[in-house]
Amino acid sequence: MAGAAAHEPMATGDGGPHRRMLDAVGEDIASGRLEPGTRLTLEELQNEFGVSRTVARDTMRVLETMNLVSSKRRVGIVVQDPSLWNVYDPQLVRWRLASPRPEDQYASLTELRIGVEPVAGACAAQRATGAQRAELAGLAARLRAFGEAGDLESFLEADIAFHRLILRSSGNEMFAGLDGMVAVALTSRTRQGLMPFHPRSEALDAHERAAAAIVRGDPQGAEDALRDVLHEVRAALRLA
Amino acid sequence: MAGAAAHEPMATGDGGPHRRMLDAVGEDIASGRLEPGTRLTLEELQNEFGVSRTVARDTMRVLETMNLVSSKRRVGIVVQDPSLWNVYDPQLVRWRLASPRPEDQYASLTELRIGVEPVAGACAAQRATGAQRAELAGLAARLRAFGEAGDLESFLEADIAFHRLILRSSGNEMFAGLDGMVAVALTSRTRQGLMPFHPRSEALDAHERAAAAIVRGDPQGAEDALRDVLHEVRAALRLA
DNA sequence: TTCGATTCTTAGGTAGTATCTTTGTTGGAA
DNA sequence: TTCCAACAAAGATACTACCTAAGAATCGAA
Repeated sequence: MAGAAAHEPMATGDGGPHRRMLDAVGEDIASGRLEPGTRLTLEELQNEFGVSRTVARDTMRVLETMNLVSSKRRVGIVVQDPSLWNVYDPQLVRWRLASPRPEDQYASLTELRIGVEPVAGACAAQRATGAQRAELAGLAARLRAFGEAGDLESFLEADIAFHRLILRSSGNEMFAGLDGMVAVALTSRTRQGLMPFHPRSEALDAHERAAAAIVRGDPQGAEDALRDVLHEVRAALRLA
Repeated sequence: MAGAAAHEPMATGDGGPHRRMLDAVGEDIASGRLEPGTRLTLEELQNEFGVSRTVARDTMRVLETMNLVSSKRRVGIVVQDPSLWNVYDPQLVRWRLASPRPEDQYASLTELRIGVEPVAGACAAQRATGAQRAELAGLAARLRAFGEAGDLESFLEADIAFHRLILRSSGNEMFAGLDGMVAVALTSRTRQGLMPFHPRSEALDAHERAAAAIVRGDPQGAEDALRDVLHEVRAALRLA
């Protein structure tokens, strides 16, 4: 890092100095530019970012709760091994997707979806409210419309809403807690052109079957249909 | 001023005042004793816990990164709605399991395992190292031995090691990141007597089939066997 | 009644200092 | 030479005091 000059002198415009520093250090660690074992000191940090000791300290405290660093007396602040990171922190996911190798994060996220979404769908089939079921059916229809029209942007938006709604309707807050990550996964897939569009009609069919199964309260049907949806995704991933 | 009546007067013995305060407030929020929308102020907190403003501040900053609270100027620190919480933070999981209703957390965690572990097993069948495969086979054997001998404590220990190893061998850091939570789920199941012991022989068989499938590199076999393992768990959960 | 300016509360941020713990070093004894 | 103890230094932890800025509430004028 190129010293104090590298980071603008704070200008509380974009979320405050705190946020700026957090993102800078977080990205450096997440991307591997700061290797595990690297030692930082508060003093370096406050000089480099031109912030006070207090700010430096509680920025590090935040990174410490994500297990990105561990801070011990006398030794300083040391960057932790990636295996210890709290990889479900949405902020860390964002940093990793902003790194030079977002593919790893994207692949992990997709495998996670393969596991989680079918089960979440089965739960949703049993627990979703009437309103949620109705909305889901509507989203499936919109997906087909946008997909066949080749309107990528709107398709993405509806796709995110569709998957997010399933997770939230599952009545399991740990599934629901993944919705933000699924959104970034879908977004990055489209943005990076990993999506082989038009969407294949098999994918549209599978989405519709999933929605129908949830609407009629059929857990097994929902699970199977969502497994099909995700297998499409997995297949697309393999090609890339 | 040395601490209000509610919380002991600090005694820097058990991990520092910081940790003590964090756990106290964290548990209060996680358990619902502090309802969403409740407003706290730094001044209250520093009085109640007998700490300085600095400590109160960066404790709150930690809770803020977990999305348990949001802090705004002039208004204070408000407890967030549970739907916003970062439910994958191990610390939050611990707080929730320490609350008066750990069942909810336990149920969510089990559903998550049902989704994740079979897929993780399939990945492990493709990616595990030789050493990992060997260790897994050994663990399956020990599981049977301890299970048939009725040695609950050793069984639990081996069971945790078994599931943890699968997650870590999957080569997916998001699966691996769940290992701590799986450990607490298994532990709390045994500790709370939710486990109908002796373990059923179907469960032991399924563990062995899973290990064998991973050893011989059979993803589908591993996935199916682990699904059986988890269905046992789900069934046991239903009874409770 | 509504809209805008004022005020006031409370978090955000800075500065400086004291304390405590770990670690590396040095010196003396076996 | 080796080993242990005392000591020095580094650096995180914690506290105090003070200033800034941003929302919310209130009050006044149109």
